Amino acid sequence: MASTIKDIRAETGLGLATISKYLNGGNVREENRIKIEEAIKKLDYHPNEMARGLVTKHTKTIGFVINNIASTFSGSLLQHASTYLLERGYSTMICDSNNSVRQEAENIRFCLEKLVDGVLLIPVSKDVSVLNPLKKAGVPVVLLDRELPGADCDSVVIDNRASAERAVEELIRCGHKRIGVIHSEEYTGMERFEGYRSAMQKAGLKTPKQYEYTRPVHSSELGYDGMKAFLGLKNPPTAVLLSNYEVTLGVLMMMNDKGLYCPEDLSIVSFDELILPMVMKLKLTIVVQPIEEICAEGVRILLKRVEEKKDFQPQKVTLHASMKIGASIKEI
Amino acid sequence: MASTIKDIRAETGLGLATISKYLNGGNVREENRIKIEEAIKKLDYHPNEMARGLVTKHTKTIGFVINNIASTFSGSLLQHASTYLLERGYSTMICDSNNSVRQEAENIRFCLEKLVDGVLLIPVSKDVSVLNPLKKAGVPVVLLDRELPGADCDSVVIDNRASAERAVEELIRCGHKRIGVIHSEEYTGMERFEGYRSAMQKAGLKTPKQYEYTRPVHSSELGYDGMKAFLGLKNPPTAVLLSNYEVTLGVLMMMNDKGLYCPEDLSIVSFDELILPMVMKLKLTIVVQPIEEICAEGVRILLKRVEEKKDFQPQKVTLHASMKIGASIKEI
DNA sequence: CTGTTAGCGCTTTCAA
DNA sequence: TTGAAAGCGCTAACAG
Repeated sequence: MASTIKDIRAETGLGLATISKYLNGGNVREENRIKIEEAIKKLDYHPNEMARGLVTKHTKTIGFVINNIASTFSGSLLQHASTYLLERGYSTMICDSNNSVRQEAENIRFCLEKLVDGVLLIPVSKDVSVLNPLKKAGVPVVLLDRELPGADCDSVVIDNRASAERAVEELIRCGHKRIGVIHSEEYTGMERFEGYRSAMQKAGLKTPKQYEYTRPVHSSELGYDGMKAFLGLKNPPTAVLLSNYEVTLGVLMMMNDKGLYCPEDLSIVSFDELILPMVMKLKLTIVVQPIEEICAEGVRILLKRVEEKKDFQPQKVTLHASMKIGASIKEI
Repeated sequence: MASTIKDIRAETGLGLATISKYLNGGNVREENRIKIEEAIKKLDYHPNEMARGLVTKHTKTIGFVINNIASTFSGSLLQHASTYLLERGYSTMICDSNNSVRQEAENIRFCLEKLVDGVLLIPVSKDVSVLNPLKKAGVPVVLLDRELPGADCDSVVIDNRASAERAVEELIRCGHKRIGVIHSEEYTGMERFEGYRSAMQKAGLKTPKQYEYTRPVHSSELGYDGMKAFLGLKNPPTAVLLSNYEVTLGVLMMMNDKGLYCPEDLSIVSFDELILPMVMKLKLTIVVQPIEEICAEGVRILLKRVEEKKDFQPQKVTLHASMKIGASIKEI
C-alpha cells in the first residue's frame, strides 16, 4: 500500500494542513520542512493525484484529439505537444479520430468523462458544433493546424493562403503558366487552394477546372489519382501545387509508374519537409511549417487558459511558414 | 457545475447506494431503474471518474511508454494500441522516451504518479531494472516489440531471429554469397542480426566483420553510413539484410547518391512495410510484422492482468512475421 | 505559521 | 433489494 499524508503526520507529528501546505509550495518553518522532507523520502511518499484532483477539480491531463494519428504531420504535432506538456507536468491523453467525425465526437465526450483540464484539437469536422460539449462543460480547447469557421476559441495555424500563394508565385516566376493543384477539402487543403487561386488570378493566369483535383481527405491516393488525371489531359499542367506530404508521395508514385521525372517532366511545389526526397535524390521546393512553434504556442495558450481563472479574448495565432527552395521546379 | 449522484438522489428520492449500484451494473428494481435512467438523462449526469477512482483505486488509464514516437513502426503500435484501449473504455497516456534511458525512467515514474492501471512499454533500456518501480508499485506492464532479458513480465514480440533467418535464406537461395547486414544494437536489431548469423552459418558462408555495420539505434543515418562503408570495400556485399524501416530509407538514399539501383546493383531484404518503395517503383522483399495482432495481444494480456485480481504466469507471446516477396533481390 | 474541521463524489460495508 | 453511514487521500477555510 502506498503511503499517505497521514503516514507523514504519524512520522513527523505535524498537522495535515501543514504537510499539505508544504506539498503545495507554501511557507513552512525550516525545521518542519526538513522533517517533512525526510519523512517523504523515508516513506517514498507520492501525493495521490486522484484525491488531490477530487478537491481541486483538475487532473493535470490534457486530451489530444487528433484527426488521424497516421498522418505524418499530425503525428509530429502530437510528438512535440506531448513533450511540452510533460515538461509542464501535464499528461497527454491521446484520442485518434481516424478521420471520422463520429469518432471525433466520441473522443470529445471521452475527454470530458475523463475530466481533462483542456483539449488540444486537430479537428476532422468542419462544423463548430463539435465544440459544444466542451463549451458547455467549460473545458478550454485550442485548435491546432486547422480553424473552425465561426469558432470563438483559441487556435494556432500557419498562414496557409499566403504561403501557398508564394509557392505558386515561385512557379510563375520560373515561367510556368499551366499550373495545376491537388488538394484535400480539409481546412488546410482548402486554404492552400485559395492561395493557389489568388496567385493565379493576380498573375492573370487561367485556372481551368481540369487543373484542379480534390478529395475530402489528404492521402497518397489523392495525389496518385490526381496526377493520373492530369496526365490524361490533352494539355497537362507543367507544374503543380501539392497541398501536403501524403499527396506528394502519391504524385511521385504515379510519376514513377509513368516513368516521368521531376523536374524534367513536371515541376512541383509542396508542403511539409519530407525524408523521401533525400531517398530519391530529389530536392523538393517546399513550404516548411514551424511544427515546434505551433505546438509551443498551442500548449502555452491552453495552459494559460487552464491555469489562470479569468478568461481573455480568444487568441488566433497565425505563424509564418517559410519556403525552402529545392530543385523541383524547371525554369522555362 | 456538473451534476452528481446526489442530484440523482434529489431527483429520484432513492438512496445513494442504490444509485451507485445501478451505475455499476447491479440489480435494481425495474421501477427504480427507470427512475434513475430518466434522472440521468435529464441531468446529463456523468460519474466523476476521479471520485470513483479514489475509492476503487483504479483510473482506467494505461500508460504507453514509447521508445521514440517518431519511429514509424512504434508510431503504428501506438495508433493501434490506443484504439483497442479506447474500445475497452481505457484512455491512453502517451509518454515519449525519445530514445533516452533517462527519459524512460522518468516516464515510468510519471506513469506511477498518475496512477495508471497498467503500462505498455516499448523499452529503450536493456536493463530489467527499469521495471523495478513498476514491480514495487504492483503495476502490471506488458512489453511490446522488445524483450528485456531476465524480465519476468508479459511481452509480445515477433519471431525476429527466425524471420531474419528466412530473409537471409531467400538471399542465399537466389545465389548470393557475399551478404552484409546493417542493424542497430536495440533488441530487434540484435535479434535480427542473430538470425542473419545463423542463416549464414548454416549455409557455410563467411560473415566478415566488414559486412556488419551497426549503431546503437535504428535510424536512416545508420543505413546511409552503413551502405557508404560497404560501398567503400574492395569486395562489397552483393546483398544486404536491413533491420528496419528507417535503415532501409538511409540505404536507398546512399544508393541514390551513388547512382546505384536495386536490385541491379545491390539486392535488399528488409523489415516493415514501406510506402516508399511504391513511390520508387521498387517492390521490396520484406518481412511484414503483424502490427495489429501485436497490439491486440498486448492490450488483451495487460487488461486481463489489470482486471483480474489473481495473477498468472508471465506470458511471452511470440507472433509470426511473414515474408512478402518483392523484386529487390537479383538472382545470380 | 500551524492544526482542526469539513467536505470533494463516489463505493462499500452492514443492517434493515 | 435498499439506504444510512463511513471513509478513500487530499485541500481549503478558519481559528489559534
